[in-house]
Amino acid sequence: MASTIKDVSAIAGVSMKTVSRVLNKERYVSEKTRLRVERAVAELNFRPSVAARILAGKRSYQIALIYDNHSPHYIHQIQTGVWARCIEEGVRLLAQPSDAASPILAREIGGLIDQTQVDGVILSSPVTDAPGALEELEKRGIPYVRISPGTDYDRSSSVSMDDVQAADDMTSHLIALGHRRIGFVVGHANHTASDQRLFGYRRALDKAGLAFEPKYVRPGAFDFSSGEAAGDVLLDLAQPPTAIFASNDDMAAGVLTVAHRRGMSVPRDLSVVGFDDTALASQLWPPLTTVRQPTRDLAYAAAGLLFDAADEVVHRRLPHELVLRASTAGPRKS
Amino acid sequence: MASTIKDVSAIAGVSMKTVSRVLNKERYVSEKTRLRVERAVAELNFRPSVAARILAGKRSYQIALIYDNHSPHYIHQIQTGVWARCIEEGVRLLAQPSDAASPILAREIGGLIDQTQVDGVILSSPVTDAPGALEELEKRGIPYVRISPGTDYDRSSSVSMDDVQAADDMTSHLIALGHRRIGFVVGHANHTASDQRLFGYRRALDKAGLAFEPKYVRPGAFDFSSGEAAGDVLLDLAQPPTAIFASNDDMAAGVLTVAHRRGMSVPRDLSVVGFDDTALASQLWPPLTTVRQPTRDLAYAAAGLLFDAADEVVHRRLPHELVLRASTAGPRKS
DNA sequence: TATCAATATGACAGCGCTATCATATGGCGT
DNA sequence: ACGCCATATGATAGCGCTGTCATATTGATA
Repeated sequence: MASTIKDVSAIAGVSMKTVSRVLNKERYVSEKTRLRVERAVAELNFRPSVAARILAGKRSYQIALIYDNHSPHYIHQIQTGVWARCIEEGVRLLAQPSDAASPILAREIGGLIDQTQVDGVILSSPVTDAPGALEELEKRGIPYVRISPGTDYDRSSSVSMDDVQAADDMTSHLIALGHRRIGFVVGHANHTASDQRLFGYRRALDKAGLAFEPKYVRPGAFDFSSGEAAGDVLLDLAQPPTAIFASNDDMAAGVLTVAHRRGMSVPRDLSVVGFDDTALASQLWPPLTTVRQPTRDLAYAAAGLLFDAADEVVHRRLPHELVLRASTAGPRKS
Repeated sequence: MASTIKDVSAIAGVSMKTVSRVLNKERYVSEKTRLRVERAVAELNFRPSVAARILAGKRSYQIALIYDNHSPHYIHQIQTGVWARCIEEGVRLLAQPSDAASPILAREIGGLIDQTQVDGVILSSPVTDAPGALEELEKRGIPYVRISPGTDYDRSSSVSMDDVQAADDMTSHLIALGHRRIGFVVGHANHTASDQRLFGYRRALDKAGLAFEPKYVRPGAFDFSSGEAAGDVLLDLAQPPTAIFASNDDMAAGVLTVAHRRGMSVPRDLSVVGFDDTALASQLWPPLTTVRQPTRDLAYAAAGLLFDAADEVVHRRLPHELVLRASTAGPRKS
């Protein structure tokens, strides 16, 4: 059924090696032969066998994307971005869910590499910060790029956004609206972004000369129900916050639900903001003011770094954006 | 770095072929040798090269999942389900986004197969109903299983839920609550499930002796904004519906937003229901009454069919479930 | 014209496995 | 004792490519 290089070389009237040269865009092929070969390839609708290429050559034309994230939206955007860049490069993508906290993560990654011989790996947060994983990749000399790493910044190329500045911007925006008691729901403890967003929140308070009140900060885990729990605690305070900043949209949705359940009107009685600008943010009522995290673009850029600058360590930082919607307003005069 | 069968055979003191036999669980290997080989494999942490296996053998230990769906939640569940089954089988999964309406879909699938030699393919709706794709797979003799196919039911094995019955159940539930004017938002025209859900709605009306009113049915596209548009039209009617059934949760979210925007209270002034029970459904306010579609289980079962019953055509139908939440109530007395 | 590097092409081995076929061993019936 | 089949193992070829090295064929330079 499927044709081989041999078939192509027969039709084009050249050696197999020359066909191989054309396929790999190597130098030293004359224009004339290249055209002949390309015509033969098109005629047979020939596709080289990835397996044979891996076995014979050094490249596999495959990269792996390793992720462990419980937000389907986030994963989807990451996949889409990396995918788009891979298509351009003619490289296949192996998507690999995993568990960043698993003790066998390194072994799994090792197995993946042994089995598939991927040319490179893209790590998305929080796998970016699993020491075992990084060691395994380095031991094998596999190039890798990290998306939003939290630790060992200079250990590999990476793409990221400025979480600290984004949280600072959002907090400053709330302060500018007149809020003085601002609640904060922290993200999952595994993710370094959680710390950074918390730090940005504190920095903004500090710049504005507002005191940091630990009671206004609640832990969360990036999921809806932890947002609900945190919202309940914050709104039960004697002096409840007039605005709540959740470290992602899912948790903000939880806060919103708690407010509705208590018969509060958002944003009249309470302003709520999120982080990420997932699809969820605009599908809630009221639509959520949030930080647009350029997830898809980060993923696209990460794949680009992997292909372009295999050797040197490069960091690319992409801009974020405040998305102002209807969930925020000034505090009620009281 | 990575070890080979040769290394294993040297340690175990047997031939390469015997090691291969153990790896492939072939017959005619004595217990004793099998243990020796397994110990050597463990010692070297040996993983056979997928590439070499593909090249030499008939199997590739890889399957592909082809999808084209704009709901990240749905994709995520499909991926997770198929993935889980693949892990059990020790098979690698290639996830392949695609465009069901693209004229080059068949060529893309052909290319994928030529390049990667996948052992089988899982098609998720609506790629399930792309004639070119099915022909390509059959031409190449690649086994495939479809998830929720809409056409050519007996053409391949498949897993599905009963969309007609589910929509009937939900509509009957609304009627039982006392609703007589029930709006319906149809799904994307590409998906056969859209027709089936509409038919279930009509069948329930019919059984209850209620007339089918075309003006209460609006087209949609499975996304939030088409839900908003449909909701606006329905609520602008002189005799607006007292309940709206959207063919998926995203569109129900759109209807909910329109209702909020008009200052209506859900479910007091309007009941709203969705379909799928994605995470979104429980994160909205009020939480959405919906049909739980067992997406993850469908995907898991689909992979199972691919591995188990490669030859015969088997259909597996999984049960759905009405999830009653706070977005429904009886109509207001008027 | 001779010389050399840059360009262009091909012959052939071998990547790490599995398929095929050959061979060896043991137990059972006659 | 002999054949015969089920069981158990190995030797060898080759899957479809690419790497290496050898071999033209140019054009520029001395």
